[in-house]
Amino acid sequence: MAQDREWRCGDPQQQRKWADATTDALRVLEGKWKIVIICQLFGTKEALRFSELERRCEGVNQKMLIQQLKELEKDGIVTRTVYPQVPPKVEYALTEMGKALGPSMAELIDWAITRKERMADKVT
Amino acid sequence: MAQDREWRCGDPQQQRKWADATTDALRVLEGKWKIVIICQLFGTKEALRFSELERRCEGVNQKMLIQQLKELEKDGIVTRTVYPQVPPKVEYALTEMGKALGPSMAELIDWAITRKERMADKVT
DNA sequence: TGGGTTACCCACCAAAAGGTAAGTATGGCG
DNA sequence: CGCCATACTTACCTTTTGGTGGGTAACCCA
Repeated sequence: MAQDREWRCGDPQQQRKWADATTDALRVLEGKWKIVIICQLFGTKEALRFSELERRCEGVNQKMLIQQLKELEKDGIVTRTVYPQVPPKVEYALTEMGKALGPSMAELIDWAITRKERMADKVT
Repeated sequence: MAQDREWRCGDPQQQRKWADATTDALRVLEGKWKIVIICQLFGTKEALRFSELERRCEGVNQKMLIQQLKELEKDGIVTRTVYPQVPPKVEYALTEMGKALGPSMAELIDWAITRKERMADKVT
């Protein structure tokens, strides 16, 4: 279980390994639009078309959206399905690995929200 | 509970809120050295001196380390304690909020490791 | 023939992040 | 006096990331 991980262990190798793994995980999520994209895909059972994603990610431009989707695809988070028709139709959906991000994101969200509240308290 | 979060809900407002919270959380962790620093601090019960951190974060340079520590301090993740002596001594430690990152990081690490394994399988 | 649709690509630019190498301040010590 | 150690700061440069504005291919329809 993730909860049982012994953070306080003094083994520098273990620490380094964790740091590496986490850095690695974050690298996959970094990029201005990736979290937005992933949350949009989490929010719909269905796959989303490129144009649909473009509409839902307010403020994104095509180049960026394509770039981020490509990276997510390369990193095994989303799948890209091309329907050979005119005009073109391409759908994006979360892979199993993408869906497995759920618990991590949930924890992160909890932490972020708690943090926001505490920070607000201190300012007041 | 974080686990119970309903990812599949179709509410676009909720999705946007989650995306924002997660983006926010990631913003705090982004930066080439932050995870390394945090993992090092998790790995020791004690606070760490600047020079000690510098030694433990292989490849970091002073400027970057200071920069990242400053941001972590501003974001409420670490504390900075100055001992007024010569030569100077400054110690860094995790705040409560920093320690609260534990579960998120544990989940992320689990995901990252699982992912690495699966990716390796596919390549082989 | 020429416009419409969709999912891209490309050349180019601006801003942000990361990195190097040189300082600086302080006081103890020989 | 001059060197040491520690924790920084500063000027400057390179790399990465983000963004704009134009293509382009494909086929349908009028």
